[in-house]
Amino acid sequence: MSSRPLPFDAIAEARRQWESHGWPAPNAMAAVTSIMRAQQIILARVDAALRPHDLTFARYEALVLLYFSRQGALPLGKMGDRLMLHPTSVTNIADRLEQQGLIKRVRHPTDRRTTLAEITPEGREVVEEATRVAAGEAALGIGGLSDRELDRLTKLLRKVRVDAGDFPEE
Amino acid sequence: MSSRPLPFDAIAEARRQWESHGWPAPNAMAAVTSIMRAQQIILARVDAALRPHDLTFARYEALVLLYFSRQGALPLGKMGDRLMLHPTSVTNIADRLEQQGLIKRVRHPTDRRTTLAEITPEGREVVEEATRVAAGEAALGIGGLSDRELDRLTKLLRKVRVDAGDFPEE
DNA sequence: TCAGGCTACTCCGCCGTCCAAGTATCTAGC
DNA sequence: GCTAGATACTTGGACGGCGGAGTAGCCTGA
Repeated sequence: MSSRPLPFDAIAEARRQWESHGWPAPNAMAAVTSIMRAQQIILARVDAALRPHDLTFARYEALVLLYFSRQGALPLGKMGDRLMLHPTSVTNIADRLEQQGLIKRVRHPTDRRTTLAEITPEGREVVEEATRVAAGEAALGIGGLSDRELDRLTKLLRKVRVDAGDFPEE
Repeated sequence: MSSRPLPFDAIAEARRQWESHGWPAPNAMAAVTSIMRAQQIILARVDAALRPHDLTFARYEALVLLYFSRQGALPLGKMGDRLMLHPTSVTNIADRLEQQGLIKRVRHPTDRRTTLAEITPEGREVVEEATRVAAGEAALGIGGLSDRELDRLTKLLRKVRVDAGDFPEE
């Protein structure tokens, strides 16, 4: 990942500087930077755990979505909505997953504009195996937090998502 | 960003499915996914706010670091350590910032291996202006949280960073 | 003094993301 | 039924990030 750990908390230090310069919203700045860094850490860990299965987090997430879906298949557009991905990204991810034989593109029975992504039996196997390893061993990359803390974190971030208009409050 | 908001919380829904399949660590899974979404949301907002200044969050952060540094200059490697960036990314960011005239690459006085990035007067101006807009208006992209909540969030994520070995506990 | 290893940065290639534009298909209104 | 606009996906181009390999310069020890 990176070279050496720092002897101090770089974000706390930046917050101090920020405040002493009289810049606005130091708390928001620290929180934003923390989220960025946490995401980076977690993504790196999860991707590393998934690498033996030839998956990235994005592809794994897509695969899980299909795994959980009623028919094992979803329109690409719907996948994009669920995963909050740009249509282009969905196409890209579907390309790779199809290439790996983990999904199959299928014509929609009535609407010929839309293509369905359908998880293959091999795809199901891979999801189950990857989940055992990635989620089980690494606790999905989020080490030092208790269940209660994880919950608080999720709740706080839920507010951010609601505020961004991801989904309606309640 | 994306097409339409969902009528429900996709992460909560995924958590439910995850649990009902007996998969491990549903709380961790929900927290991880939440962090990913939140990062995506915030990055998009901040980048949008910075776009008029021709900056991305990564470049802005680098510029702020130099702004705050004692000499207004730092070795690229040190910047990577502080910002937790891959050396390649630092090179890339420095390239663009230099191209924009916001920093200048300078030879290190004694060690000819290392190059210093030095913020230019124009760079200082841009940072100040961008900060006023990005941090002031958008509260750096984190809308719906109070100062207390921001603080709790930062503290929780601090644990993640410590656990990842970013810096020593205390 | 000089050989070997370490450090600092850069180049190349891949991945995932976005934007803008293009094509095909559906649907609503006349 | 036909046209205009909406919808669904794909393509091409750009960017930021990472990993790995390469090069240049430093430094230690025999």
